[in-house]
Amino acid sequence: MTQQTEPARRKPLNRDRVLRAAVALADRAGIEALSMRSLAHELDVVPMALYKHVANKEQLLDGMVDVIVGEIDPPAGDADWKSAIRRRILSARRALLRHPWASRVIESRTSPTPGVLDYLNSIIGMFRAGGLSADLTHHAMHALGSRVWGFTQELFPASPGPAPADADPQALAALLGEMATRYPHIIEIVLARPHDGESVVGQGCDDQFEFEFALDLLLDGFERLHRQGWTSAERF
Amino acid sequence: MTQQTEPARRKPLNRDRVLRAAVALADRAGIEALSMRSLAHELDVVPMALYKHVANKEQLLDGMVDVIVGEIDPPAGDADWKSAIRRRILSARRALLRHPWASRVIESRTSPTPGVLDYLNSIIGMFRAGGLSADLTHHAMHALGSRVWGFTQELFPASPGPAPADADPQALAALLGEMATRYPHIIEIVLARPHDGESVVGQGCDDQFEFEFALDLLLDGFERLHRQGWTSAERF
DNA sequence: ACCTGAACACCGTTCAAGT
DNA sequence: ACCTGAACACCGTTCAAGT
Repeated sequence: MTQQTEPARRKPLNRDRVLRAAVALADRAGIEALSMRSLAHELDVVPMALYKHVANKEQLLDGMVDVIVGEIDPPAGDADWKSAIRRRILSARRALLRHPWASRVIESRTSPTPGVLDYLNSIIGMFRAGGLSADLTHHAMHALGSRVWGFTQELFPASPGPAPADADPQALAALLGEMATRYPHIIEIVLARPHDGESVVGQGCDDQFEFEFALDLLLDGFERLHRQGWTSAERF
Repeated sequence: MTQQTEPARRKPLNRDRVLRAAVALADRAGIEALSMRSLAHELDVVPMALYKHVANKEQLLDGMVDVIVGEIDPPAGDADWKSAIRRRILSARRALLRHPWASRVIESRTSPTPGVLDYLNSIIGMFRAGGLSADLTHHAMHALGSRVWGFTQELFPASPGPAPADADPQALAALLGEMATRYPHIIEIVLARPHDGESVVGQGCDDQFEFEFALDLLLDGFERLHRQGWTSAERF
């Protein structure tokens, strides 16, 4: 406890400060700008100093995931399991959206951290508390996949066109015309957005709507199977 | 046509040969072993020679994705849209499973290649031919997400334990005991596999079953909404 | 005993020198 | 005009030398 004999050059580094700085750096400069060297520079230490607190870069990324998972709200006291799980997953989604790099880092992890296991254990417990069998819950978790984290792989990351920032409206219209002849079905459904039908190009989809659409479709499906007393012994 | 004046030191390099060699190298040595340098070494050329055929490494990876997408079977002549789409997606899954690195590379692409657009256009066309509205098809494609490629992000990549290759059975049992007290719900559903209930640790799940479970749940959901005349103007 | 600068073994890509 | 070796600006991590 009386350890202030050390000359206080810098704030003493610890694992938590390293992880928080890494999250902040990734938030600000992007995950591709996060390197052991750039993080060390950020913390005003020599790169090797980081290796006192994380074994290697993989463990640094693991720790960053746990920081984000810690931001997910605990379960609220909903009456039914479906809305409780729905609410929790949407909370995870908000946490993920605050850190645009997080979904890609979660995808890249090869073994789960304690924080990840705690979250998954808790979600599974919510299904079981709702009365779903361990069997059905097992398959439900697989079906949700990365959706338990509040994200899914987007097919069209930003825009369907090859040159999204191209400012020339005439070239853009020509491009759309080419696309329409070669990929008529894609163009049709991209434009099939009744709510904001004014713009020529669909300027991206309502990601939140799409996420909830698929989530509700799955949750409703689980509920239906549960009511039917489904087991994996028989295919439905 | 009379161009054999060139002394034939090596087979002439072209884009197709570069892409095929890259796919073969990734299949054999893993995607992390694929670098512009290692690929050049494989083809007995100097690294810079590759830049004649691909602009950079990103474009190389794009080309590799197109090679794999080209392996997906064309649509079979199924009577109903649901089984036609199901069959096609399961064909995509087989192509992906032949190249374990492919799903991660597809995830990492930032803009779609022509081959990718052709495939997506074709799947969308199958929904439309089945009578689904452009609106519902739009949301269906989002809900499928990366599942149109035949893969989904697995929550437990290999095994739930931190030391999968640990041979000591006593230590493994102790680890399982620790896990069971800390993550009781996870352990319960991991063990809830009626078909191969003999093994103590569930030795991984039946990925094919899980994939088809979720795929069918989604396709059945789309069919139900279609029959109800659902539109995104109203929430279901 | 502890800390850390230099070094190692890589990357993708640029560029100028050589033929 | 074409090809390519060396170089540049990075990585994550090791390791031995210095205090």
